Amino acid sequence: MDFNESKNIFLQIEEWLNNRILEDKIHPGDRIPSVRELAEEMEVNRNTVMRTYSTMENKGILENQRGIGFFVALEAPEIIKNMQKTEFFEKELPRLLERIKLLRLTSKDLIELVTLIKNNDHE
Amino acid sequence: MDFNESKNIFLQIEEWLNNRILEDKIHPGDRIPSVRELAEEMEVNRNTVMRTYSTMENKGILENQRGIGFFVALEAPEIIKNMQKTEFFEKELPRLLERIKLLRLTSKDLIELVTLIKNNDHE
DNA sequence: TATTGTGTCATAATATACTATGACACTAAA
DNA sequence: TTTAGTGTCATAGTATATTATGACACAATA
Repeated sequence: MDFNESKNIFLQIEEWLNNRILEDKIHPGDRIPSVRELAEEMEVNRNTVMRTYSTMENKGILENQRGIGFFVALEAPEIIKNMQKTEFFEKELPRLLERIKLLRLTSKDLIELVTLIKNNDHE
Repeated sequence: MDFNESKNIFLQIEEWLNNRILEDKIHPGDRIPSVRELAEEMEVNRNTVMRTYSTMENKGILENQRGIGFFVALEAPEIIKNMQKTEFFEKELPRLLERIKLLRLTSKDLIELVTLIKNNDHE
């Protein structure tokens, strides 16, 4: 995994995990890689992964069974969606609108966006 | 100015300055606050502001006259726009589309948003 | 000329994320 | 019981952003 400079690694790992859950590549109830496993795989320290898992546990996304490992909580997808929806509407979208204004983006640029949203309606 | 944790301060200042230039609140040819001034105003160290100004000078957005101060380059708005358009279409927009897909955002969500905003209008 | 305000550079100190490592408690399975 | 795999905690070290200061060169102005 290549990390973004200028943003905390443990947060990037959390984002990566959240996405994998939303993408249904990891399912509620699944056991996720152990702290040591993921640390080695990502070439990162144990403590960094531990920090990610801990914060996600505090949010209710992960559950822990001592001596066994971390598991994806049943409510994880719902929690993540709610968190990200709030983040999206309160911060990202306003920022996006401002950006569009400043960059003078045309409607042609946004056709793809509108199309995608309407496609979601039919699912 | 309240800074985002988890992102370098000198980059946040650059973003703030770029926006002010695009918003036409600072104009090409204008002199911008001195390193010491802005540092005090933002409750930040001189060196941090200096780092922002230097990187922006390297990008051609600012020009410097030793002993006098920093000035907004004539081509600044164009440079910033090009930079941000590239950033927008290559990174932010794809990320946005992915987010919309993962969150399954529908027109219904947009209606809720509009409703919320309109309610805010009456407060 | 003297003063004040510029940027610039250098140095040391501080805060924090991240690393490196060891030790320990718990659990499952041989 | 023993072993190997879990999480957990503590400690020290490293890297880097940021702070805190001082000193200096340059420019404008009284």
